[in-house]
Amino acid sequence: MKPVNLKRLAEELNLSIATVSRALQDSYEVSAATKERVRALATALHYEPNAYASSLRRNQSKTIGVVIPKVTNHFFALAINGIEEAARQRGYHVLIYLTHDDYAREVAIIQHLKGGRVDGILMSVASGTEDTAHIRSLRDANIPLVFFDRVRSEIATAQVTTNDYESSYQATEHLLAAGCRHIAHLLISNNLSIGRNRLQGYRDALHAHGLPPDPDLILAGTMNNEQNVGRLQDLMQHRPDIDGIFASVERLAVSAYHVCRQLGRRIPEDVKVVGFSNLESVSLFDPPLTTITQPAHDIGREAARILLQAVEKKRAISPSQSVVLNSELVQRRSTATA
Amino acid sequence: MKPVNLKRLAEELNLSIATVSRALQDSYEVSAATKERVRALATALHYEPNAYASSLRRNQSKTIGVVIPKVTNHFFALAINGIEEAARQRGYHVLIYLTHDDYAREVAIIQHLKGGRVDGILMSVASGTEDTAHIRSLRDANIPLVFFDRVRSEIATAQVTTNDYESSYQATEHLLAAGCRHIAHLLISNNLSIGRNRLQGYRDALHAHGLPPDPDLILAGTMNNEQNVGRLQDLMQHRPDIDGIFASVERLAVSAYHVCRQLGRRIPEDVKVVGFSNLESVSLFDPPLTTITQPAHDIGREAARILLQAVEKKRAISPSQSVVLNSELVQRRSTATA
DNA sequence: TTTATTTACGTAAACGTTTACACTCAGCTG
DNA sequence: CAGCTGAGTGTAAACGTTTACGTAAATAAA
Repeated sequence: MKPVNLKRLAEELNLSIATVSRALQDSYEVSAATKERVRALATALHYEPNAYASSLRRNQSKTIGVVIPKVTNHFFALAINGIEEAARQRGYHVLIYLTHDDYAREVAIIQHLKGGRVDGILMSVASGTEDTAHIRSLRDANIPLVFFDRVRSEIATAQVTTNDYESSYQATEHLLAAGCRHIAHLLISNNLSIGRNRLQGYRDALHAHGLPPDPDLILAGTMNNEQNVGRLQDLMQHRPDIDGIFASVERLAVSAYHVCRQLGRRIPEDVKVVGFSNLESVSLFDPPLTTITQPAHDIGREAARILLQAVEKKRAISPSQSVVLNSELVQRRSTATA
Repeated sequence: MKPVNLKRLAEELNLSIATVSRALQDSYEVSAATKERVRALATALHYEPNAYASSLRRNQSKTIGVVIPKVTNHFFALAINGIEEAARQRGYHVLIYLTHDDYAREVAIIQHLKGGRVDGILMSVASGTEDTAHIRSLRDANIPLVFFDRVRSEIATAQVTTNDYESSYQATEHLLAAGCRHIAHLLISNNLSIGRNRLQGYRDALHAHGLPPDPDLILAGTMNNEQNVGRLQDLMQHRPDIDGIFASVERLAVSAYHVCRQLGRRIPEDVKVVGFSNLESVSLFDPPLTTITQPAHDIGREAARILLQAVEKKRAISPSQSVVLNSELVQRRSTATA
């Protein structure tokens, strides 16, 4: 079967390729009658333009790349939803790349994307990333970038984040108000700004209420989940005075539940727990988990919106376009007072 | 700044574009010395080949498309993980498209993909899809396709599924053994083969144990979750004799929990619940949910493996390459006997 | 009428690769 | 020494679009 491309259409209609191309783009240079003829045949033959030829010629791919640590984190799944929604509305495609929080993978992915495969990149940085030269190099390649959630502020571009500091402050105060005095903080990673912001909110809230900081109560998570559980177990056993846990990321909140169960610590009677999470089913937990819930869908949509605007207007992205959205503290039984 | 492409490299090295291209592909026609010179400059200038030019010329994009209903379903998130893993290993890229279970969107996406943007497609059919002409048309466009999980057997291609019938039969028997006699079945959709298979496993298990089928106990879910909850509420109120619920999809299991709570029906004392689910945190539910857990990651990896093999060997995919993986029934307290 | 403008279309170059084919020059063979 | 071989490189066409430019005919302005 002969391929159906512009040449084929042109031959069958006795027109030039140029006219057919213009007709399909609804160019004013083509008469209405010709446009009609072309469109009729195009749909009849199920013509679909070759995306690669078009991309090559126009030097734009109508595709954005999304680089995230993992897709099994519900936050990122929701964010992708928002991204895909915004992208589809403008006729853009979405390429997904997973770093698995691994620095080397992130570098390889970014390098690859510099081949012009995408018009822009949305990125949430891997927790294993320390050096950011690979990200900076995107600027030379002229590929616009917008960070979301896990950002690196030393890169001058827009970022879409949540009010991590404030919500951590608020969550910590919530634990304090519930009577907690020895609150452990489970940190996602030292490399990530969201981790640092959340830690700072926790610290400042303690300080504001006259509680001294206790470095032993701060546990930095790793990529290895079993290791996290083990360390948390050690901590809880050595420090029976712990009466509150603030997990700065969903996975660690779940680990906290498991550890409390194993050690026979009752939630919320013995220990109150609050954690960042986007899982809808936390309300079914035993007991329902008090969460800080980020507007994940909106974050994705907003980040995509900023990126696509820049891509289409061919305008550079400045840090001033950054957006901060508010998370919500949802109180459930895991922090209830007797 | 001048673009760094083959032409640029060729000029700086006083070679022809052809030689540079061949050198970078490690062609035997190029002397070792030249290869070395070319490679050195390429890395020095951070040369990255233009993916679109290459795709256009070779007529292959090193990209596969993944078309799924949603990414917020944990099953699909895990499957994407498996797909991305298999794809990356072979140097392929992954485009994600979400149908949101909407037929029209699915048609538009498939039509778009026929433009040659992808070398192959992995697909889980939308529950809203009845007619499959758009899927069949992929064959004419010569784009290989592999189904996973939500398949349409009338399309002659490979499919990766789980033993839905057997695990449903087993889950139903598990409820029967726990003493249930009036088991409701929450169905995902009448359009999907997985729904039908799961329903059939439920029916046959009942029949094998001498229980008559009761159509009133079969509730077909819709895309509207609130509606599902409402209907389930009605059902549970009209039929206080219901002592078991078998949810054929995660979302409906969660809804069942909510409804039982609202109506004050205790799990597992009054009603026992089992559901398909890939959520790891079901063990934290109140009570922990007995699940049929699908090997989602393996499903994705296997489907991608079959597809990529066909793409690389330029070989058609036959239904005989289909794979059936086994799900696992994980017993937890939601089906415990007193 | 001549000249300018507009309308509708065609010609051909370009995007960056890949690759069939041609070519040159050593080093051989007979 | 003519003819051949093969290693290494170059020339140019091709992939399917888009688009700057050219052009012919029709219309409007002079």
